[in-house]
Amino acid sequence: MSEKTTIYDIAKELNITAATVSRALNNNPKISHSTRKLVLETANKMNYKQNRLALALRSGKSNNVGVIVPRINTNFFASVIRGIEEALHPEGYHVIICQTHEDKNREIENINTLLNAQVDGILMSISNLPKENDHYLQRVTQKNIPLIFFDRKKEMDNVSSVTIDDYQASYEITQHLLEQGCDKIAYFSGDRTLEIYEDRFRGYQQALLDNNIAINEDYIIPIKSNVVEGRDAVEKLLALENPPNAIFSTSDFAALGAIQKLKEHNIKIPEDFCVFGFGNEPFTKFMELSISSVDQAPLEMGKMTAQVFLDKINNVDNTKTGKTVVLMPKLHIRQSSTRIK
Amino acid sequence: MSEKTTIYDIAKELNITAATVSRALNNNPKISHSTRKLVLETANKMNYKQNRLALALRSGKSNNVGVIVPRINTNFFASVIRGIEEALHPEGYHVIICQTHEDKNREIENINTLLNAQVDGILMSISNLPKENDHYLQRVTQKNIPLIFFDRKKEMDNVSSVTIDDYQASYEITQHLLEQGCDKIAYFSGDRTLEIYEDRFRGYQQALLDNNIAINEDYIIPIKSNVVEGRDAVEKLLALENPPNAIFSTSDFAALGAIQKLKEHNIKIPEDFCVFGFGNEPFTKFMELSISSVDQAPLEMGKMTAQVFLDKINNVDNTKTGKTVVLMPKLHIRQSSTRIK
DNA sequence: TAAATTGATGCAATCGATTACACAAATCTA
DNA sequence: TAGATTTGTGTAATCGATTGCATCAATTTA
Repeated sequence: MSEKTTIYDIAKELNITAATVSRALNNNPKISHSTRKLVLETANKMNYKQNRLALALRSGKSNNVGVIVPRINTNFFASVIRGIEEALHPEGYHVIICQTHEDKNREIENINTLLNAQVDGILMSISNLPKENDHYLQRVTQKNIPLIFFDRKKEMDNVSSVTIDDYQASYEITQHLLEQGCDKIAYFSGDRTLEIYEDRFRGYQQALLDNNIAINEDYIIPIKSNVVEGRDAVEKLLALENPPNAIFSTSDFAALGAIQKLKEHNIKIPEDFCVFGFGNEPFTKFMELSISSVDQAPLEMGKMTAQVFLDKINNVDNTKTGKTVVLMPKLHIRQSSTRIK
Repeated sequence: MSEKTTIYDIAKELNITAATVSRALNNNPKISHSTRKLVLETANKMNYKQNRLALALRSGKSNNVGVIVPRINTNFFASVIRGIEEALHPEGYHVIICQTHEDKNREIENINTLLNAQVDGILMSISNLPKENDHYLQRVTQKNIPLIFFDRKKEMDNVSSVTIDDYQASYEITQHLLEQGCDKIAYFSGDRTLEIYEDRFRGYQQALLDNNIAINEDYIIPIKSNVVEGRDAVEKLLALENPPNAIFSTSDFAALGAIQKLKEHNIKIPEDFCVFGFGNEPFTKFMELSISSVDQAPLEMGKMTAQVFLDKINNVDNTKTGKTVVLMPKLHIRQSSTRIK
C-alpha cells in the first residue's frame, strides 16, 4: 500500500548494491554509463523519491530554516516571510514558521525546538529584549548556526541583522510634520526597550531639537499597536491644557484610531491636525482620507534576510562578525498630513 | 566548538550503553531509579538535546506538516496559517510554508518536496483545478499521508476538507441586497473552475431565482482580486444601457475599487447604490464608509483544519473516507449596503 | 608475458535514537 | 536450596542515504 521505495529496493531489483544506486543517482563519475541508465530508469519506474530525512541525518544539513515572529497574520510579518520564502525556495530550503505572541518563554521554546529539529539557520524578529539573559540566543551561535535578526534586532556578537533605518524614517516624518506647520507634535511610542522603538524616538527627538522645539513630555504616549489605543491616546491628548496639533504614531492602527477620534471631536484633518503613521498597512492607502505612513519594505527585508543567511551558510561571508544591513525607509505622504500642496 | 551532545556521549561519560541512556531519557520503567537520575543529571550538565532528525528517520514521523497556499501575505491565508500553527504547536508539530503563486507547476513541485521531506501531513488551499490530472495529489494519499484542503477544495476520495459555506454566504448576501431594495445586482466573479467561486455563483443565482429575478448576463463580471479590477468593472457596468444598482463582489479589494469609482461618478452609497464584499479584510471595517463583507473565519478554519489532521493521524477518525467540515460564514453588514436601518 | 594502471562495484561504517531480544544478577517461591 | 521470577542492562538491528576503502576484472604498459 504505502509504497516507499528506497535505494535498497532498487538495488535488489537490479542485483546490485545500494551504494551503486546512490552513486548512480548522484551522478558519480565512477559509475558506468549503462548502470547509471538502468538505475535511473528503474528509479523512475518504481517511483523512487529521495528521503531527505536520511540525507539530513547523515549530512547534518536539514535544509530547513526556522523563522520566528511575534505573529504571522500582520501585513508586515507575512510579507517579510513571503520575501524569505521566495528567496530560500530556489535554494532548496524550507521555511518553518514559529510564533511567539511577544512571549519570551515561547521565544525560548521555539528556539529550542528549532535547534532540536536541526534547522540550518534561524531568522527572527525579537519579541523581548532580555538585557542580561540572552543565553538561549548564544546557544544558537555556539552551535555555529547562523542567527539573523530582521526588523527587531539586538546587538550580539557574530549575529547579523537586516533592518530599516528607523531613526532616519522618524527624523524625516517629524521634519515633514514641522514643515506642514505643526509645531506641537505628539508621539505614540512603542516599547522602547526594543531598539527599533528607541531609534524612532531618537529620530523624533533629534528633529525637534534641530528645529529648536522643546520636548513636551505630555505628548509622549506609550501605546500598543491597535485602534483602541490610538483612540484612547487622543482622548488624553485633547484633555491637555495645551493639546498638540499633530500626531506621529509608530503604529498605523493607532494612527487610524486617532483619526477616528479626532473626527468625532470635529477636528479637521489635515487642516487643523496632521497624523502620520508607520508601517504602510494596506488600509492607510485605501482610506477616503488616506493616511501618511512609512513603508518598511517588508518583502525586500525578507529577501535580504534570506540572502544574508545564504551568504553565511555558503561561506561567501566567512567573517566572524555579524553583517548589518540597513534598508532605507520610504515615506508615503498622503492626505492625513498634507496641508501644503 | 560546535558541541553536539548525543546519547553516546552521555553513555561514555557514565560507562553505560546508549540504549540505557535512551531508556532513561524516555522514562522507560525498566530503568533503575538511580541510573535514571544519573542520566538526567548528566544530560542536563552536558546540555544534551534530542536530535529530532534521527528520531524522525527511525520512527518515520517527522513531526512536520506542510502548508501550501497561493501566497502567504494576504490577511486570509496568513490568518489561516496562524490558526494552523496555534493548533499544531501544542502537539509538537512544526509548520512548513509553501507558496504556489497560483501556479500549478509550483504546486506540484511543492507537494513533491514536502513528500521528500517526509512531512506527516499536507494542508493546502488548491491553486488550480486539474480536472483530469490530479495524479500528483493522489500520490499523497497513496502514501497514506493525510491530505486536507481548506477553503479551496477539490472532491477526491479519502481527502478531507474544511471550508465555509460559500453558497449560503452568497445566498444571504444577495438576499440582503434585495431586501435593501436593490433589484439589479451585478456580480464580480472569481475563477469559477474553483469550487468556492462556483458555489458563490450558485448562491447568487438561486437567491435571484427565488425572488423571481432574471439573471442579467451583462452583470456578471469576471475579476481578479484587486482594486483596479473593481474600478474597471464599474466602468463597464456604468456604460450599460441598464446599469445595476448594487454590486456583490467576491473580493473585498475589487469592492473597494468599485466604491472608489462609483464615488468618482458621484453616485451615492448606499442611497443610490449598494456594495457588498467578501473576505472581511481589515480595511473593510476601517473605511469611513465601512464596507459590508463576509467573515470567512480564517483563524477558526485554520484550527479546524489542524484538528482534522490531528484526528486522522491519531486514528481518532479511522474512516477511509474524507471528512468534510463546513463552517458557517458570518455577514458583517456595514454602511456600504445599509439603506434600511 | 608479467606488472601496473584503470574502471566499476561491493563492503561496511556512519549519522543519532529506539527497541526486540538476550542475559546476568538479584530476589522470591516452595 | 534448587528453581522460578523479577529487574536492570547490554547487544545488535533498524530507519535511508552516503562515502572511504577494498577488491576484482579488464586494459595498458614495459
